Amino acid sequence: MITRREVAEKAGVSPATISNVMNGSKYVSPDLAEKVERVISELGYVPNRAARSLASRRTEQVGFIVPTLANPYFGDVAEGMEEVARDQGYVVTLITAEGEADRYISRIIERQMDGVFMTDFGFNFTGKQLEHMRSRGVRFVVGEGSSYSAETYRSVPCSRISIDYSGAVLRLFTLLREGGHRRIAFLSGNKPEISEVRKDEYSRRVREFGFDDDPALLVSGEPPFSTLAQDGYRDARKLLSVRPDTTAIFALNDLMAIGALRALREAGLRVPEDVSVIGCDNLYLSETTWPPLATIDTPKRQVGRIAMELLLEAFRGEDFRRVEVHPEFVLRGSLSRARDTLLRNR
Amino acid sequence: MITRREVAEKAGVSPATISNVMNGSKYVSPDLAEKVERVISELGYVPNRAARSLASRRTEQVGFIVPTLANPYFGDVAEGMEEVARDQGYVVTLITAEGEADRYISRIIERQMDGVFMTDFGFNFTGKQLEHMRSRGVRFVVGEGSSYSAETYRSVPCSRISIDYSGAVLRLFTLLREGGHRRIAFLSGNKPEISEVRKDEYSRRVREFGFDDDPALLVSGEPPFSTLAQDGYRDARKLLSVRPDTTAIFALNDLMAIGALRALREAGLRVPEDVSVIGCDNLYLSETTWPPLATIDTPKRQVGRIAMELLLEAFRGEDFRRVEVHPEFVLRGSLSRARDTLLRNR
DNA sequence: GTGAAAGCGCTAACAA
DNA sequence: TTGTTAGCGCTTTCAC
Repeated sequence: MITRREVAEKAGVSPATISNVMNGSKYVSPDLAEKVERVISELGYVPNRAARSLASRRTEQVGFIVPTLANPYFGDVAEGMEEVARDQGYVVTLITAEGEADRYISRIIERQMDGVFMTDFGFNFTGKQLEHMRSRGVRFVVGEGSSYSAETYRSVPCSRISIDYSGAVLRLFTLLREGGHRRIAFLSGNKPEISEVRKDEYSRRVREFGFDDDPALLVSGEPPFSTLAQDGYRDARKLLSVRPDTTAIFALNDLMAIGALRALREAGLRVPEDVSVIGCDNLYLSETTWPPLATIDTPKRQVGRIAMELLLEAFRGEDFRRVEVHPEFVLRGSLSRARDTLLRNR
Repeated sequence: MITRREVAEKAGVSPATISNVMNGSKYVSPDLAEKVERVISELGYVPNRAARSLASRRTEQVGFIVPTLANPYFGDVAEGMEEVARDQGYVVTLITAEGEADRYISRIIERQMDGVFMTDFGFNFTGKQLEHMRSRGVRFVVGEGSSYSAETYRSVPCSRISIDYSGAVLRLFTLLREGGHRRIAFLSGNKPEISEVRKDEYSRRVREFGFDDDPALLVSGEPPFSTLAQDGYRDARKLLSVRPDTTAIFALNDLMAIGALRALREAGLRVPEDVSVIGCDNLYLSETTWPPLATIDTPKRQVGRIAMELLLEAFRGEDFRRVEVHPEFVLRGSLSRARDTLLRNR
């Protein structure tokens, strides 16, 4: 293994100069710098990160805590993070939130991750756990949107990125009303007691628009509360068994909506003639279903990029802040007038 | 930050004993061990990985090189790796193969990753680059399947995991023949010159079964050669413009097949009555399309698990080896007799 | 069975 | 402007 010292010897300078050239931490005269650069590439010298981390107390490694990568949503977010991270020499390490929280918290601390981004899905740390990480120098960015993330925010200072669905949901409900819909169901996928922005927006607009507010229309998930296609399938069936007169189904996300499409098809119902279906996230898959899925265009890569930028800011010692993004509603063929054959294609 | 030394002082032993207890590297008397354990948990001591890595020359970090996470395929594989990795204290770091290969190779070396798993999609390193990594102690496992991976294997010793599609494709072709199909297209998504197992299996069986071997039926992708739904959509349209008489489309993967479904629908063709469609990978999404997609059940999580296990073996100094998995064909509604209205549901 | 001590390769404060 | 040096916290011989 080639070390800084060998480079220094060959270039006839001191090891410190090599560091200074590589990190730009101090001024080095152009000719020396050039000579050093040359020797570095001749020898193919690559600094050892473990040594650097040990000395500098920074690992330039961040964690991304996700419930699952089976939802391409998180893949897109991860890619957004990676995009920003790699330009700054950071790497993104995946942490799948499975098993004991203490287990992966230990890994975060052990690895001295500089920070973590946690979206607001399906995991909750105790204030003590968060404080444990924070005291070890881990910075947080949280995807704000559920009571989990609200809890997190109360426990420890962090930057937040939140997605404001109100405009998109308002647009959706306006279209639903114009289309003559009055009974709109929501598939939440989660525990009933969890407050979550998309569900809350739904409930709020149902009341505001005077739609049917039968609690049976707000369908919760089942343990272990994942929010994938099979969950949407299961919950749509559940819904149809209690309220077969539902005219529109709004799902927590596109995958659940895709599952609902299947359940409706199997029940012999046509979409959108009999029931309209609306998803959320605008996965590229939502364009390829039949009918194409009306949805909300969550800017996934952008969320990842912003999260990484907020982390970088925190590392530079800047103040925590809160960023809000405003996704738009995307009208496609799965949404039309209630009990009507008008089909708006895409 | 709590260090080993503080634990040692409080427990009244030497720092070395702490290490011995934690790593089980040497025998420590039960009572001492117990005392040490107690102090460790009292203090919430977590060892510093950077220091450990520096001293031991192992980071217990592996990289997973992927073209994109937009295909849930890779998410599933990554989860499989993670599942095995976390039990052994390893972490999996994502490396998206975008931009200059030298850039992410540097990151792999810099971070002293113990090993990397590279699937065989869409990236190719030079022998020199591979040797560079190998000489720095990076171990490889490659997903064997394309000329890229064959090249890799020639250049450097590594373990290989390969997916043998021959049985599944034979089954598919047998069904196609029984169904009266004679003109089967393949959407490869890749450069025409790349040899890739699934494409090769297709070509081989086309000849073997005496089907139409018009080269126009073997549709290549377009730069930058991704293999997502939009690529399947584009290439299916391309196909329909030159060979509208195709009776079955076999796509490189499920996402491309889903894109093809859309192109067919837009062209006014019914699936499977007019054209049958077959994917590959058995993403859970393939069950939720309409009609449900016939596909090949690639064991994604298992591939990830095996890859991680092969890496762990290599770290223990065991010999490299080659593992083969044999996915099965999954018959669903998108495949039926040629020009026939018989629809096998699922 | 337990401990002392010499690194691992780098950063950063200080000296020259 | 460049070099010297003292750690960073751990692993790992090698003595005791």
